[in-house]
Amino acid sequence: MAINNGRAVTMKDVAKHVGVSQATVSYVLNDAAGENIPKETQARVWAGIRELGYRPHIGARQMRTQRTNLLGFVTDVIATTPYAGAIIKGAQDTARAAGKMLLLVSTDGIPAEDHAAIETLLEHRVKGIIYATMYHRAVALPVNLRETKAVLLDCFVEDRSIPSVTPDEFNGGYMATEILLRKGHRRIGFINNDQPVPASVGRLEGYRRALAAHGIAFDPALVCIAQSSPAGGYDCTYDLMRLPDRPTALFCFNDRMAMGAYDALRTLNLNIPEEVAVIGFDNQEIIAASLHPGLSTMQLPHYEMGVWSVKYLLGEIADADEHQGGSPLQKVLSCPYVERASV
Amino acid sequence: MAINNGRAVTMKDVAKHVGVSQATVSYVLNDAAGENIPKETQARVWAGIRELGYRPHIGARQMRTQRTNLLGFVTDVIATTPYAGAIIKGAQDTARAAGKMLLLVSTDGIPAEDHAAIETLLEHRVKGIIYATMYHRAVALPVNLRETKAVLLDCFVEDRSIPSVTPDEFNGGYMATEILLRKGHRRIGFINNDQPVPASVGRLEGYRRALAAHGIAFDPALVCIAQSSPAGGYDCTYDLMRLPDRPTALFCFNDRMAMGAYDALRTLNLNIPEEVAVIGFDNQEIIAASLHPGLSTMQLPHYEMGVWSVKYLLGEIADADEHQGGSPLQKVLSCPYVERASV
DNA sequence: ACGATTCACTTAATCGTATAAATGATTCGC
DNA sequence: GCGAATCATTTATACGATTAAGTGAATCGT
Repeated sequence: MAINNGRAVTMKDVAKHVGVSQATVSYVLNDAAGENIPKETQARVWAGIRELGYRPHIGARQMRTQRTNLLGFVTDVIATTPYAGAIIKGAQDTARAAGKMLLLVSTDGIPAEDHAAIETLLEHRVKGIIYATMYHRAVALPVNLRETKAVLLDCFVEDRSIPSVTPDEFNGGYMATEILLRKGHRRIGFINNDQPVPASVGRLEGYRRALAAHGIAFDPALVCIAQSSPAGGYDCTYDLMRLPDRPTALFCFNDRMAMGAYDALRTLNLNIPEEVAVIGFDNQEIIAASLHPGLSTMQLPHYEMGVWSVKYLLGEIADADEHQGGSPLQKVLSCPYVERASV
Repeated sequence: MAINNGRAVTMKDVAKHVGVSQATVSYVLNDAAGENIPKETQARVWAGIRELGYRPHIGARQMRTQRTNLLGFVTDVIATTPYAGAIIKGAQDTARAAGKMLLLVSTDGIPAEDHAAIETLLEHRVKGIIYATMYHRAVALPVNLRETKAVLLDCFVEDRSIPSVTPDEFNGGYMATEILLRKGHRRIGFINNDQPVPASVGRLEGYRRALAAHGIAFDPALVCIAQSSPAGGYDCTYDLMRLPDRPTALFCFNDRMAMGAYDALRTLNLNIPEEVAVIGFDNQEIIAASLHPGLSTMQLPHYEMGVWSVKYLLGEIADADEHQGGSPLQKVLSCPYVERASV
């Protein structure tokens, strides 16, 4: 900031320089509704502001007005996944559009760190806190999170006592399966994650319901579960393809498993999508767009969850719409289909 | 925060509750060196603090002390790359260890947004600003960045008038080549990016010098340049492998190109690493660890750059060490080798 | 022409904290 | 036993802004 012999320029400096009171400067700066400052005085003040290089002191303003433009963002998400970026971007863009700033803390998911991080944010008197996790799951709530407006992102508490925003796993699974069904596939393999997380449970349920809706019996032999990695996808694909009546399409829990599926199919000399269609989940650009042929996949609404969570904290979400009796809003965002060339 | 009929609890509330003056509470809280408050009074005050659920108001403190614990982090990096995470994590961890907080803004690299973002940070009286880009390059400096302590991360200004921290591209290229040379390879292909960025220029130079150091003549035919993508890597590999005296090892500009190289080598039925060794650059986990065999690669020091930049802003870097006459410190961090199975 | 408005400001209080200076009560030195 | 030093604490101010309330001069209505 512009410096006046060592100190930052304040309103008082501007006032003295222009020859008005400090209050007048404030009124001009805030375009004082109610007060009427003649254009000429306004111009003089603005000139002074420019000449001295005055810049408002947001901290002082916040102290006086007792409101803050800070939002806290706590996450265990940052390091490990490429998803973090989209979430933060969504939150950041939305915050900035509303003149708010994001105060970021990452905690590696250690409860003591969570608590300390939230404590720090509370000491900063943030307007609200977004608590984000790196994959969709239930969390144990840091107790002090209740002391301010909070929203859980990509996670939830079992008792639903705090609002949350998460991906619609069920619908994602349903849609993915439906897309394959619409292409005429009747035997669709589902390569699922072996962890009992909302994503695997929800997507499986979506898969079953979609089959049912098309009058196809659920065949447990077509569901393979493995570690959520390229290796797991490889193994499952290999197994499924050796079935007497092998599937003509694969729905993979995520793009990493789909990556393994690609490997296996190539080894087995099966063409994608002619002989076997593949659909993934997550839309991890770096994988999905790099594979040959491009992987069609369901996209997780990371950016949208970031947007939604900030809007919620800023009170821009009309609670009434979706509020289901009593407990706070548990918003679910759908996973759009990203078409490439694999189905 | 704990609320006292609508307002947050202040020191004054605690003071009244305990029956001392507000100053005493402050002295106890700050463990007043110099002032001697008897243990018993201290205990009473602490009890009051706990009972009322008092929490310091950092904004007020900062206003009084004229110092802030906020660091600004401006970046165009967030959305598009998975690197952002590591950088932010490094910065965040270091900041938190020093009791500082990160104020995050992303700008999509639009100059007007950059300027506005920095302006906002200055209004928050941040201690300093980190300006990060998503890939190593020269930037046009937002003018207002000069008004506070600033450090450029993964970028620099041509005139070197602002301190910066960037990866050591030259050394990375040198080391990668050296590793292949040490394994006995004499004909090493270099698949380079077609953009004239510091990474491609620096790594090529490292490649040449390493060859020279081992007495091997530089053969332009072994350098293929293409778009930095799996497709580019595929094409280059295909071409290089049809050379009369084909290379026995490939140094790829990055892991995405290496991904394409894997594809091409598989198509050509050439085994990695037996028939052709491959070394990448960037250590993009999601690619490098997923390929078969695992891709050996040079890691970009994203986390370390995040750490370094915060330490620098906090004045924890001994300038003298590396300062080369006159211009601000331009720190270069080396790219360690991550060994997997491809060389 | 004179009280009431309106205009164009200024004065002063306040937000929550840190800290220098002041203060009244003990204790100390001799 | 008396001034000085120490102890334990309080009083008061400042940080940089917002904003309610006050003020003197000009303008208005009748």
